[in-house]
Amino acid sequence: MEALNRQGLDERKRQILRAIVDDYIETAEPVGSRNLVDRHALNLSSATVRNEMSDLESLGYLEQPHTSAGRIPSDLGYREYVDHLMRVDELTPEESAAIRDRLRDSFDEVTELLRKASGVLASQTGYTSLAVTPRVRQSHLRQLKMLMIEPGRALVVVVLAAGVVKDRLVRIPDALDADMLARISSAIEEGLSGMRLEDITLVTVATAASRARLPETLLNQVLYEAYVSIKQADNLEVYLEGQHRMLEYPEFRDVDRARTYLEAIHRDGIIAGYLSEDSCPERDEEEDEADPRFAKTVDDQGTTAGIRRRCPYMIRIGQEISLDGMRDCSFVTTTYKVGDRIVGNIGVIGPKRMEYARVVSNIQFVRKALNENLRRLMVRYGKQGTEEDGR
Amino acid sequence: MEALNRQGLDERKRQILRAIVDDYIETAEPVGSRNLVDRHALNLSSATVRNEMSDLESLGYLEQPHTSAGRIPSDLGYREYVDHLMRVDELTPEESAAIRDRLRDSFDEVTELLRKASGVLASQTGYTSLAVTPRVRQSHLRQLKMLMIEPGRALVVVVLAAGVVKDRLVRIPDALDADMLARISSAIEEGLSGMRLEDITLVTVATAASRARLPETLLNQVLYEAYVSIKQADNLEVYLEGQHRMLEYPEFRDVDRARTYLEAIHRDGIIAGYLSEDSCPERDEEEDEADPRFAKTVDDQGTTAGIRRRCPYMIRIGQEISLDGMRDCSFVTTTYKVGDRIVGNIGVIGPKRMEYARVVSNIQFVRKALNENLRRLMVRYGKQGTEEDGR
DNA sequence: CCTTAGCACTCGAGACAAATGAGTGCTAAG
DNA sequence: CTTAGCACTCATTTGTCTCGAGTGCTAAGG
Repeated sequence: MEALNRQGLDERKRQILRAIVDDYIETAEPVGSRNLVDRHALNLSSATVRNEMSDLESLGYLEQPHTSAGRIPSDLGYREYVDHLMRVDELTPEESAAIRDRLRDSFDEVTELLRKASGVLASQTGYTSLAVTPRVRQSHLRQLKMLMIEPGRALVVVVLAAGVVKDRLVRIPDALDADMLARISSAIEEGLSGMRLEDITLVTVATAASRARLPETLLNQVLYEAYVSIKQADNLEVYLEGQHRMLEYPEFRDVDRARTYLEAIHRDGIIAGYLSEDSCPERDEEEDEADPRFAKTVDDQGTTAGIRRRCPYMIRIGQEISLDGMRDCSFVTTTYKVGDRIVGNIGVIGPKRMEYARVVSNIQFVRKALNENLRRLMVRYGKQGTEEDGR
Repeated sequence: MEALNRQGLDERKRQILRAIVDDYIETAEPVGSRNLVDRHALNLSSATVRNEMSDLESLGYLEQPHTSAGRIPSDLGYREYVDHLMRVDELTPEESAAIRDRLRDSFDEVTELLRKASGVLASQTGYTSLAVTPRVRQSHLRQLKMLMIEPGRALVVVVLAAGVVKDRLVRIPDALDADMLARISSAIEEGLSGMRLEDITLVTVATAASRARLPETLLNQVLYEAYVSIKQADNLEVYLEGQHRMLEYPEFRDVDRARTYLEAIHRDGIIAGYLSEDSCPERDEEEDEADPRFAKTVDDQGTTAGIRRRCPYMIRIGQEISLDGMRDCSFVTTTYKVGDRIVGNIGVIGPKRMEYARVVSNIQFVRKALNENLRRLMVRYGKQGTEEDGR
């Protein structure tokens, strides 16, 4: 009983654990043995289930809020559940059609598409969703234009491989006219085009700019602003949707908890940083995308056989999230691709007791739809983007 | 007693009402007669105060949650308080310096400045704050540039009088090259430059574009996108800050109320629309700005004299806000100016029981600092902006 | 006539105890 | 190994009681 057999639980324990997590996700109440046998057609007595539950508890999968209450899943229990037990169904045709519809709309901007994707996820799942703009550090600079707005002010437009565009208003010396500005920007562009963003330094920009053959006094401020604009292209933005939905769930009946959660979510840039630091599965997309559908739903028997599927999403549960104030939450995240090496994250934040299966199926579908749309954007308008981007 | 004398309350009633609102703002507890005389040095017995309170109640300024509880201010009571009773102090030099500091930072963009202003307001007051991007409908188009990003995609940059810049990625026909695009955009710019945004229609754009002398098939999509971009320049954005702070106040201990509030705040565009539809004081800014300080704090005697000061801020209390879910809140809003006729709003949302005086002094100062900064932006870089903008 | 002391009354909040019931662990029999 | 049975635990609910802040009213006093 204390054996903690690493190779996993026997079938009955698995069944019971699944049933418990399912119930708890649904009711948010500690689940007791009697109720469990009633609700699920387990051919067992409550006493037997009690014994099994006791085992599961000493194995670390369950917890008891107090004696004489039912059990609730521990983080480990959820982990087992999402890794091996839950049943992920495909979306119904109606659901997927609805999502496709909402995403298909007008958009020519990655950000617009991301906003929508986030909105879809939030309304589909009923939890908080987020989308992080792509990380472009590894991407190549394709264009850098500077547009005179009025004397002393210019718009710097940074175009990256894969058609990502960022811009920024900057101050420039008053003495600079449109022509000089154009000379500078094309000098910089020529010098830097094709370089990775992360390899561009103030020095490289300065070197490039010097070809413009203009007095340093004029040049310096401009090239500095250009440099900053390039660097800022990699600033991450987060689109949050449906934050207030969390307040509907009983775990947030406590206002303090709700506040902690909201504060955590808004703590500047923390979430973006956290999500981007370990961006889950690297090289399975091809296969994932090739599949007509993500047909890797786990079925009852399948799981027993112990097949280890690589999953295109990542789930972090409770303690696994090392952010203050999010210890009662879970993240389900995945990546999307713009072009070849530019990736970003989308995800759902919910209570630990979230409906993982539904979230996973939705997020996988949104990921797919998003990638499709982004690819379409590329193929139509950015062909040289993907080529140029060193494979 | 039932006389409801329109001309206002006698001095003692005013004093008592002020004391009650002050106390209630501080404690969030219904205030009783005895406590009131204790806390404020009223030279009255509690019985007298009780009588006065009873009067104030029948006049509609106070409410009783239930018999045997103290009184709380009604919406009318708050109204009287903010209009005639509260004492607005100037900020301490330290506070104003701190605000100036936080706003002075780097910025060349209106939006950046607005974000910061909103952040300052939130952290200074402890409530939720918001900033709405300026309404530019009445503003004049100064430039319209189209920048080729890659075949089939372009960036449309719209520059308005007063140096407001908006841009947008659009699709264009693949066949269009950079040169043609430049011709189109300069044709449109020439044709529309100087027009008010609100006067620009698809027809005027088309007429302007036709001067480019390019085949219609190429032209049409581009001019349509140009048109949309121009129209979208007037889309309002809202920057919210400190939403979660509201959850600290006892009126939002109830999660449902908190949720309603959060939902209301995020309901798309509602707040922006609401704020912008009646943008308070129109023509007193000159004077306000001229004053060394907003020295119009209401002092005890002054108010009795019934001077009607025009106030550069607007307060909406409870029921006066016609937005679902905001009935327990108050808005304190004001306008800022970019150039001559471009205005936007900033404001604070708090519980009805908010510290109006502190909020007002902060918001006035932020407004002033914001206007200064924006003016500086204008004067330095956008001189022709204010000239061109028809006075 | 206004103010104030006094008093009876109201009513929510908090404390406490008892009842309820869902759930457990253990044991002994099948 | 399973299961019926039983004693036990403990959070939650319900009811009762008290406490106290607050009110309105009345009658006496300046």
